[in-house]
Amino acid sequence: MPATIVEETCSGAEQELTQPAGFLLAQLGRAMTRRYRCALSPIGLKPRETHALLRLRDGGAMSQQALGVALDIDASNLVALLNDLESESLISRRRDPADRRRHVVEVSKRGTKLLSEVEHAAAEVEDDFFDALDDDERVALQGLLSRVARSADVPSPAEMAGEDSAC
Amino acid sequence: MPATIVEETCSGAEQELTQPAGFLLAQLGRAMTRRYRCALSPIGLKPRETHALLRLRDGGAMSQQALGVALDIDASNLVALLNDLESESLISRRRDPADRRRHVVEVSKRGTKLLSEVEHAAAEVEDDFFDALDDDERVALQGLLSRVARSADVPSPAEMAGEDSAC
DNA sequence: TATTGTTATACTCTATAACTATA
DNA sequence: TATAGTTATAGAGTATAACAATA
Repeated sequence: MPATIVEETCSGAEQELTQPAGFLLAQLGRAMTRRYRCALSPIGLKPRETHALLRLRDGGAMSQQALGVALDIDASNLVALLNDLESESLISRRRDPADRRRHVVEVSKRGTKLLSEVEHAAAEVEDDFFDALDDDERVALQGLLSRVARSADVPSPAEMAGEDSAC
Repeated sequence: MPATIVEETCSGAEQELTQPAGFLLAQLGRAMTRRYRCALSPIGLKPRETHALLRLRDGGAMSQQALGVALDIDASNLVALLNDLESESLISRRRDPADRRRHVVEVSKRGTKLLSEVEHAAAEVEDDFFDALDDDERVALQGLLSRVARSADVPSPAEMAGEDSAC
C-alpha cells in the first residue's frame, strides 16, 4: 500500500508551512465569524449585529456613517442591519437636530441588557479560539491588530470612490 | 449648539476603544480580503483561488479534502473553485490510483508561473496593510496567528456534523 | 453641489442536503 | 457502512448605482 500518498493527504499534524500573514488573517477572520454565528444564533443575534451593539455601547451614540466606518460596513448594508436591531428595540434612531440628514444611533436599555448575555457567550468563543495563546500573548495580538486597524484605516468600499486606481 | 454630538460623531481621530480581539480579527480579515480582491482582479484571480494555488505549491499535491481543510473551505464549495482553476489550466486533478475516490490536486506549470506575478501583487497589498508594524512585529503577528490557526484547527463546517452542540 | 440615509439589485460567499463512485 | 467528490440550492454577506431629504 503506497504510504507516500497516505502520508501526504493525511499529514495534518505538524506542517510548519508558513503562509502569507494576509491570507492567514482572512482565513482566521472567517473561522472566527463562523464560531460567533454558531454561539450567537440561539440568542438571535448575528456577529455583525453584536459587534454593532458593542461598538455603540462602548463608543456612545453616533451617526450611521460613523458606525459604518467603525464596523467597516457599507452604509447601504448598515441600513438593513440597523432596521433589524431597531425592530427588536435593541437600538434607537433619532434625527440629529443639528444636522437633520443624520440619524443618531444609540443602544437601548433592552439592547444593553442583552449585551451582557451576549458578551458572555462571545467571550467564551474567543477564549476557546485563542486557546493556544496565554494572556500576555493575547494582549500582544490584540495590540498588534488594533494598530493595524487604526493605521490601515480601512478605506471601506464607499470611501474609495473617485480614486484613479481600479476598484 | 450641542457640541457634544458633534464631537461624538466626528471624533474619528484617536479613540482608544478596545474591541474584542475576535471581532477585530473578523473585521480585519474582511478588509484584507477586499484588498486582495482589488489587487488580484486585474490578474483574473480571486483571493481564495490565489490562496489555494499558494497552498498547493508550498504544500505539494494533495487531495481535495486535505486542501479544503487547509483553506478552511467547505468541500462542496471547493469543487467550483477548482473547476475554475482547472479550466484555466492553473491546476490539474487526477485520480489517486491507491484510492480512486480521491482526486490529487496539483499546481500546473502555468499556475506556478502565474503565482510569481500574483505573489508580487499580494505582497504589496500585505506590505501596505501591515504598514503600521515593523518587521519584528510582523513576524510576531504571523507567529501568533499561525499558532491560533494550528490550535483552533478550524473545525470547518463539515467536520462538526454529529456533535451534540448546535450548529 | 455635496452629504446622509435609503432602496433596489446583482454578485459573491457560505452552508446544507442529496447523490455517485469507490472503499 | 463510510468516505471523496459532486451537484443543487438556499441563505448570508458584499458592492454598486440611483434616489430623497437636507446642508
